[in-house]
Amino acid sequence: MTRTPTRDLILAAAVRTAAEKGITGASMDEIADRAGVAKGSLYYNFPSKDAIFGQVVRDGFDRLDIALRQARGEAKGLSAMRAVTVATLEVLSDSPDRAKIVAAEIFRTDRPWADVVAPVRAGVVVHYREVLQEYAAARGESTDAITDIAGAAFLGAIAGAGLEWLLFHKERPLPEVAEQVLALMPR
Amino acid sequence: MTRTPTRDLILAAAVRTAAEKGITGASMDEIADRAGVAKGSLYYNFPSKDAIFGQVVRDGFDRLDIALRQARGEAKGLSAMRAVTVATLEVLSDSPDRAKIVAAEIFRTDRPWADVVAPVRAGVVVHYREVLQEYAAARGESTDAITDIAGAAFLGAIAGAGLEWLLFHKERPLPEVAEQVLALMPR
DNA sequence: GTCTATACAGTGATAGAC
DNA sequence: GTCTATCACTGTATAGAC
Repeated sequence: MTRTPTRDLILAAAVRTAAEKGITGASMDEIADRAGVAKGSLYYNFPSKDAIFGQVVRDGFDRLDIALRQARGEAKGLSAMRAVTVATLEVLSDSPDRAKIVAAEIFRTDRPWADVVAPVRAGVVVHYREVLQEYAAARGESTDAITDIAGAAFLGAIAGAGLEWLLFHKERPLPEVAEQVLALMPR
Repeated sequence: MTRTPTRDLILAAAVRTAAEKGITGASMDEIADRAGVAKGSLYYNFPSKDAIFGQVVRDGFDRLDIALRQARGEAKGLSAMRAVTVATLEVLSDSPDRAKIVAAEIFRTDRPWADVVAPVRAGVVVHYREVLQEYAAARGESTDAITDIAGAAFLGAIAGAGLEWLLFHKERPLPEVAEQVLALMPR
């Protein structure tokens, strides 16, 4: 029987609530209720609502970044494309609620935490771009034409497939979803 | 000098405001201000805030659906893949604000208008899936393996690239962005 | 058809007891 | 460290004058 720190209870409740109602729609009252603590405890553990969700979004990108680094370290070429796709889908399915929040927030530029999140987001896109470039190079093709936009397209393809999977076709196994994404890729 | 109906002024102001602050963050006060009308006029033209944004989101999918039907009518095979990609990017760049709203709302299942939007969303995904299937068939490959998840991946790829483009690399021409997406596709 | 004024519920945040 | 009680404020929506 491990005791979960209040801070983590709050973050988990915030994720669950915002997945349903969006960040602005998630009230501190409801987060406190779901966490099983009083609202005052929210403000003891975090300075503000923005601080809570800044942490949630940053955690999401951090988890993805760590998973991508590990996947890229273990494979190259086409295997790296597959490894990166699988790793991303695993992060999504580990926490679909968090994924929904990040997906909804990723293109908002006016958030208090936007300045902190933007570089992390850009760093994640670079992983996908570099994997695409390495694969193109391995096939003897030019890498010049592959920009961050292609990286964002790769990430978008995985996210689109992953969320469609988790929300509407949850019975499918993960490898099958990965194949649907990779079927789009050049070979 | 054409007179814009108040209803359209309100919808346009709602789109602009929600693109910055999200739907929940867009207040009726600010929408009225930006539309240049009184708050009471909002409630004369629409029964509620939800009704306004239900209309905004539905309009977004309708525009995309119309553009996709036209694009598919004019081209087949690889040309259809390109036509659909370009058409989607055109819809995005015609109204990036609306695109940001729809992108943020597309995976929310608790909205008042979710029941209306879900089938429209699914209908749009079918277009992408069918184009992928037709292209596979034209190359003599099996279409059985291509499901809605692949369709969602295609849409996700275009949306990811398109939003990266419009938000961070707006100087690039549209055809170049389309090529970045199509470079991911089998050939 | 659009305005002003207002009702009233819900919001993020704070203070102080335990 | 967590609680209860309460604050000032903003939100959606309504009523009625023009």
